[in-house]
Amino acid sequence: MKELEKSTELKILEAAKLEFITKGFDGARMQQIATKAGINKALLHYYFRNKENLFKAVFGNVFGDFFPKIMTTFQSELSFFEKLRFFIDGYINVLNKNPKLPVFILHEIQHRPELLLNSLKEQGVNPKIIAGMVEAEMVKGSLKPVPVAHLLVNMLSMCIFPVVAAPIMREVLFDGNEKKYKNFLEERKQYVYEFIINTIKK
Amino acid sequence: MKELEKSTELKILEAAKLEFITKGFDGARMQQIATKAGINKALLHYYFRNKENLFKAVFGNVFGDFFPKIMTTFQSELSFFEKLRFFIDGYINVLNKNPKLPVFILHEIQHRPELLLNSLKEQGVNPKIIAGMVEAEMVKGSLKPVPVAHLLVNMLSMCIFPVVAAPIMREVLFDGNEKKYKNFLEERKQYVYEFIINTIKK
DNA sequence: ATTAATTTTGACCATCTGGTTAAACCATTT
DNA sequence: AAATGGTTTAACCAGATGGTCAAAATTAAT
Repeated sequence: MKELEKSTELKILEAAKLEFITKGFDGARMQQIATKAGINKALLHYYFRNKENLFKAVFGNVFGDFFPKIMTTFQSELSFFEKLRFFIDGYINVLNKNPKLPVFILHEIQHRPELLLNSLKEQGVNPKIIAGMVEAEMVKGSLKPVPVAHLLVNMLSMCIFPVVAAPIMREVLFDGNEKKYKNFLEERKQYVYEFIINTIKK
Repeated sequence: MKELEKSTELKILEAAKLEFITKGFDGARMQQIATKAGINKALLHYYFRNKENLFKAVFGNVFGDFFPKIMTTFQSELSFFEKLRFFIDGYINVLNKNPKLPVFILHEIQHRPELLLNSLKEQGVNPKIIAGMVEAEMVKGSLKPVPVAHLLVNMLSMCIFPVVAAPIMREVLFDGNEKKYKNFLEERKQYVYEFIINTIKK
């Protein structure tokens, strides 16, 4: 019975995730979520009191994917440059598998800033660990000293933006050819890495 | 009379722009637009048949601001590096003045791809001019040869993303301190420039 | 000044949407 | 087998929302 319970709740969450991410909070329809989940609409309200609650549940679930868990990679025993490579590679992969997620997050945060603070607390997002590590390398002398905040932002920008703006790029740069775009994303794993390296390699 | 006519239409468009950009298509309310414009709701439908029409008018108006007109700067007589500086500086300024615009554009495009193709036709967006120019400099030998598409995307990424993700950065990087964030954006004009230069300077 | 055309309004409508309720269903316990 | 407690459903509701319409107001033409 608890199996079934969980299964229903999960079905709802999955359906809701799909609906919310593709349509946004305002565009999402409770009926549609119910239908996708294969249940009655009233059952949604039985599990999650209202739309707001359901949304928050979904948002909380997916927020973590935006700021990468891959950060744990950074605590491994690899060399700094290997870590960098792993990070870029993995992050572009994750984003590419959930291409609509970033815009969803950014859009909802822009309209309801309160979502952010809660989600940040729940996730243990702390760029300071990484920042500290990079700075350490610089002090050690193995990297050129550059402003770390900008370095990190540049790295994230170059990974995230091409996914966020995918529809535009596909069209403007590659005449709507999906394969060319995907190929471009693959190439990026290498070039973003080189780009960063260029800036910090002594 | 034509003065007044235009004035009403403009009042509507301004109000609609504000409403659509802050709330998105689905979140925007016709009544709210009418109120903001200081007119009757029925008058909206008199000027623009329906919500869809009004939206398209607004979207068409603002789309151009996302891909910079500043590109014209690139056709000036400045040196390549000066052009680069001008572009980055100007673009970050524009985005900073309309911080909600990029997410609005990206969100709507993601949900209604057909918007994109129309808007692209209306605007004369052609990165190929710039790409060609950069390539020319490389052939000439004044720049290191790097993949131009990636270079341009990197440049745009580093300018746009920090604005798009402003709420998150302000919080995560600067503990919600607006001044620090603004200052960061100012610094970027310099650092993004240096980052790019690092990659292409021989 | 009268007519004609355009612009603006208040009242109204059909539909959609989130949410509720009371009853039915079902598994477990007694 | 009867009672219990959680789960699911069909039917329904109130409010919001995009959109319409006929009449009023304003401007332009004769």
